[in-house]
Amino acid sequence: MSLKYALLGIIDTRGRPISGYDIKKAFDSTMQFYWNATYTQIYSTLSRMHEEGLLNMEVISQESHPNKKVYQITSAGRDELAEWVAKPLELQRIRNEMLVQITLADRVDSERFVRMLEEYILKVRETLAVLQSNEVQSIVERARTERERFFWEVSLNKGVMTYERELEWAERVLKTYRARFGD
Amino acid sequence: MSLKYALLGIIDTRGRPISGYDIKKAFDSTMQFYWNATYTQIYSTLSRMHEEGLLNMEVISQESHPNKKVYQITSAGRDELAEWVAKPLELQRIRNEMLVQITLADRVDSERFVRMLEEYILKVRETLAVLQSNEVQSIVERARTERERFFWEVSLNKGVMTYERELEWAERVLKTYRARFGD
DNA sequence: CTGCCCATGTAAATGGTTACATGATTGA
DNA sequence: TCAATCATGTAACCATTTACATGGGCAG
Repeated sequence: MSLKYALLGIIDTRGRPISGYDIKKAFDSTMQFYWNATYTQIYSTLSRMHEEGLLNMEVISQESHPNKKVYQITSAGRDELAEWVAKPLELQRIRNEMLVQITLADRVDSERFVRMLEEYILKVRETLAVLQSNEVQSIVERARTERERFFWEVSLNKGVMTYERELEWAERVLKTYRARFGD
Repeated sequence: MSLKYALLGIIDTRGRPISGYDIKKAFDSTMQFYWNATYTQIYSTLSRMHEEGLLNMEVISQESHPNKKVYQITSAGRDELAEWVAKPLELQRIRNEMLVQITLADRVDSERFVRMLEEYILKVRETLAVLQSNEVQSIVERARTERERFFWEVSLNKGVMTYERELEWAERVLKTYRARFGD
């Protein structure tokens, strides 16, 4: 479960106490292109990590809003994070539903297949637009050292790259399909 | 759950009755680069699909080996498969543990980080070698129509491409890291 | 006055992994 | 004689998604 470590990483990087709600937002704006999580998952993982002693928790009473719980990393948490980060990098096991569909696509008629691909291409383009926006790119500016900045840049760019390749690939498949099986 | 449809696809493509054990092998040799499943998952999914009426099942008694259950697709199964295959292609949600590690890699010392990347590069190379082997590439030869062959080729090549890009990327990161943060 | 933001959670279901069990056959 | 192959499964666990619940504040 690397959600645990992603959360530890965000909390540690922040430094100041942070609520689950704000962690989710930080999560979505930094790691959304290679990891994602729902509130349900984040809240329950945070309580478990608190029980395990990886996080300190404090309840902040608020009047015009619900109370909130803010978390900070403990030294045990920092140790566990450091240990995890230094583990060997494993190949991601792949799980691509779309490729299963394409493998079996002989069961779909031509017109429909072409439309499926076209719509897919639009979706990839939309995602790419978000990724290439200044807002996302400016995350990297908040790095505190040149080295940290390097790591952030590399991860973000990998996300962008992945979608760029996806787009090229889908466009090429569409073109080839049309050339070979008419339109 | 697209394991269900991957299995239906394999059983339907085969035509003849096939056991869970053999499905696993077919699975590993055709879709392993974009989907995977354990025996546990395959056996339990097959019984459920049988209950749902998507598969016919027959027990084959054998002497010198354990009995086996062989499955064939029903027309209800074929209908459900055709319906699923024609669904819109969705963007894969990404889940890349390695990128989480790299984002937080400022907590790792240089020597260790370089070694992690080097080992990662070796793993990617090994996987690529398997993918580019003749054995894998020859799967495509078993397609029965030109169009089916096109779909199989496209999916397989996407797998190969993904790992080729991964390799290039990792090598580039390593080179850049060395240039900027010494060795 | 509608809908989104703040903030946290429970419950249930689904999906997926890991460990364990069985036991004959076959090839190196 | 050792390991691999054949063949299927149960049990327990971990991870993830979806649906539901609460209720004030604030902007258009």
